[in-house]
Amino acid sequence: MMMVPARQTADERRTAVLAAAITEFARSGYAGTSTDAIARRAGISQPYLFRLFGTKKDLFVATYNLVGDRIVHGLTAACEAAAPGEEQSAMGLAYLELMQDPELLEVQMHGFAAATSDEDIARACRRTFQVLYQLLTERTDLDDEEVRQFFAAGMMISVMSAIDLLSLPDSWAQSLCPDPGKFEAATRAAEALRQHRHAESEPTEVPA
Amino acid sequence: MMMVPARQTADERRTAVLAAAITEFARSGYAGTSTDAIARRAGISQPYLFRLFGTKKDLFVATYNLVGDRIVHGLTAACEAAAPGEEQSAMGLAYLELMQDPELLEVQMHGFAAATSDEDIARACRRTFQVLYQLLTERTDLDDEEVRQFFAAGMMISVMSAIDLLSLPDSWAQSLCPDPGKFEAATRAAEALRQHRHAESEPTEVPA
DNA sequence: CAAGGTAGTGAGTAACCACTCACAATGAAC
DNA sequence: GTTCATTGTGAGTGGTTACTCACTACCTTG
Repeated sequence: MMMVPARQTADERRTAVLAAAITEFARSGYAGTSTDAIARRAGISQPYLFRLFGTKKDLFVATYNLVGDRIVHGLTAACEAAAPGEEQSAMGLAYLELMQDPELLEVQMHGFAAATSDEDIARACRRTFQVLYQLLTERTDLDDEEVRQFFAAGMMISVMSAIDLLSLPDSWAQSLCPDPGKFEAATRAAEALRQHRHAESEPTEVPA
Repeated sequence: MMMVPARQTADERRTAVLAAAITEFARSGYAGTSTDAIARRAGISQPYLFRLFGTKKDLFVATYNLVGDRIVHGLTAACEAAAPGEEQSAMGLAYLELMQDPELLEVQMHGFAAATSDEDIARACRRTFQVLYQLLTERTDLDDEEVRQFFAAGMMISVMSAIDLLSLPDSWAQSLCPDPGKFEAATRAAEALRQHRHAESEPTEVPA
């Protein structure tokens, strides 16, 4: 009597693959990640992955868009829950909350990097930027300069997380990190990041 | 009588290889660039490239550090040439000047991305950050918040350049770009970037 | 001109990559 | 219980990659 893994619908598999893809792409980027690694983590064969997503690039764009949508959704929800006039700080906090999962930041960053050599990926990145811009300008009364600073701060946090500056004890690194009080969440994110990096986390084996 | 290419010293070759590496790594990133492409662009054989640099990673780190040093040097020079009290704006302008060469930004960005999967590369990125931080705090009287904003603006310009937002005509993209007057240089940089991307520039062939 | 170090390469190698094809297992409908 | 669409895979394929080794061409020094 062989234990046979349950069949799932293609859509269920697709979301499982996307979850695996976020992890793998976050770690190694677009060019540096093999479709085989993603398929293994998702628990399916590599040919099936190609049947579900067509191309490595298509899969990457889908992954990137999913991440972008998650960020947009998080900010939107925070905005709607906020008291009038508090939208901006609510969204800032929501962004920090989202950063508890460093994979989101890393996928975004790898999207930016891959955009220099692939116009399709660049388009996807621009789309997310545009949606975020609309969200910010329609829901808050930030002026252009403030919107720019919001984005700039986001980029900077992403980069600092990527190069592991947030958890560096050196004083210069500390003073580059935004207000310790306000960004205490950021350092928690950094801690999560370090664990997740040193964990050498293998895809969870399904017992045979 | 065969025309034989002139012999050069290993150091001359190394600088030629680094120039080629900047171009190739800027275009395709760390994992996405083949050592073969760099060797061809530099006009040497691929085995010799490995003799000169040992490892692809060593070559990338050397390339990244060269880019970082160029940025640091440009800012330092601008700072020393500036009238007292004008150091900050001089350095801002110098940064914009440096951005006329979009390859510098792109290599930096690819370094950040590669840092998520390689601690050696992350270390190199941190080093550049530290040197820039020292430069800013020792030569200007910017407070922490202003230093942060300087860095954040730099990151944002890098990302916007990578995803080709600077030259997008849409109004939302325009208003994300910093002050048109002050950053006219940035749009020039964007123009250069687009040309350099669509140029499909091949390595310059040496006639046989 | 002999010796020895330095510059430089042709021809691999083993691993890995994105992607394909032919085919099997499964479950629902009739 | 046969049909049929859907889920799923084993076994490749052709191409690329980082890196190596054995070797040659050249220059300088005595």
